[in-house]
Amino acid sequence: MPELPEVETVRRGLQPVMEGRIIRQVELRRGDLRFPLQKDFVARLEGQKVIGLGRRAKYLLADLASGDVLLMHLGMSGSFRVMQDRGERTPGEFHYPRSENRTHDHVVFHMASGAVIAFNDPRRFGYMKIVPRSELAIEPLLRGLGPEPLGNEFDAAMLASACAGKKTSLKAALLDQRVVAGLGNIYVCEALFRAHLSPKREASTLAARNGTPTDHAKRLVSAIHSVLNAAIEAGGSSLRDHRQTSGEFGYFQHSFQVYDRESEPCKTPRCGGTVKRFTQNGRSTFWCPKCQK
DNA sequence: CCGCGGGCCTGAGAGC
DNA sequence: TGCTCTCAGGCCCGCG
Repeated sequence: MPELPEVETVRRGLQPVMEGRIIRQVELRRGDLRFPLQKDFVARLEGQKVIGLGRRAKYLLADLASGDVLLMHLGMSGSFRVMQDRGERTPGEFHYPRSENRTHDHVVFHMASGAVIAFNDPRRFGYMKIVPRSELAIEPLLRGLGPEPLGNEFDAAMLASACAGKKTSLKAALLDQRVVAGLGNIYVCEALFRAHLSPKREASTLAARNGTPTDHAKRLVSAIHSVLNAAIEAGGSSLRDHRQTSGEFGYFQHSFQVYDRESEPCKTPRCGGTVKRFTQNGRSTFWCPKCQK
C-alpha cells in the first residue's frame, strides 16, 4: 500500500504517542516479517525512550535514547493502529476492540503512557530492523536511496542528471528508489499524468540539454511536488489496506486522475481521451495516451 | 553496470 | 456455496 504520503501520514499519527515516550513492553506475535526480526529485537526496545520519529523515503525511523534507531517499512500491506490500553487485559494480552480483525498484528508496542501501537501486515512484506545510529550511513537498507522528492536537493537539475543515459522507461526510472526515493506505482502514474508525460518515454529524454534541465524535467518535478503534497494533506490514499493510525481512511483516492480509472474519461479539460492501462515491468500503468506525450 | 522477470505472502473480487 | 484465477500502495535477487 504505502508510498511516501501514506508513510508520512502514519508518521504524523504515531509522533504524538511515540515521541518523548517510553516503550514499556513489546509484544511479538510473529517475528517472521519479510525477514526474521533480530534475536535481541525486543530487548533493545523495552524500556527505551523514543527521542524522535522521522521518515526517510518509505521508511519510518524511531530514534531511541540508547543510540539505536528502529527502522520500519510497511511493505505492501502494513499499517499502524493506535489504541488505548484500558487495563481490560489479561497479562501479556491486549484487549482489542471488538469486531476488528487484528489477526495480523505482528508487533505491538505497549507504551508507558498506556497507548498501544499495533503493526498489522497481512502479507508480511513489511519489516523492522534496529541499527545503531552511528551505522545509519552504511545501513544497506538506506544506502543508495535517492533524494527525498520533497527535499531541497530534488529539483529539475537533479532529476535530469539522474535520468541521463537511462535506457529504461520514464515510469521505471521514477519507481527506482535510487533516482528519487518515496514514489510508488500510484503517485508515479499520477505525477506523469499531471506533467503530461508518457510513462513509455525513455528516461534519458528528460536529461539536460546544453547543461540546462529541460522543461519536461521542470514540469515533472513540480507535478511530483504537488501530487505528494496534496496526498499528504488528504491523509494518503485508502484503496485496500491503508488507514490513518486512528483507523480513519485517507481520501486522496478520490483525487486520482488516472490510477484505477481504466476506460474512464481523461480529466484533462477538452482532451476527450480515455484512460488506458497496460503492464510495465510487471506493474499496471494507467495513463491517457492522448495528452501524455 | 543495467534492465527485466520471478518470488516473497495473504486476501479480495471476478467468473464459472 | 465454493473453487480457481488474477491482481494488489514494495523491493530483493539472480539472470542475461
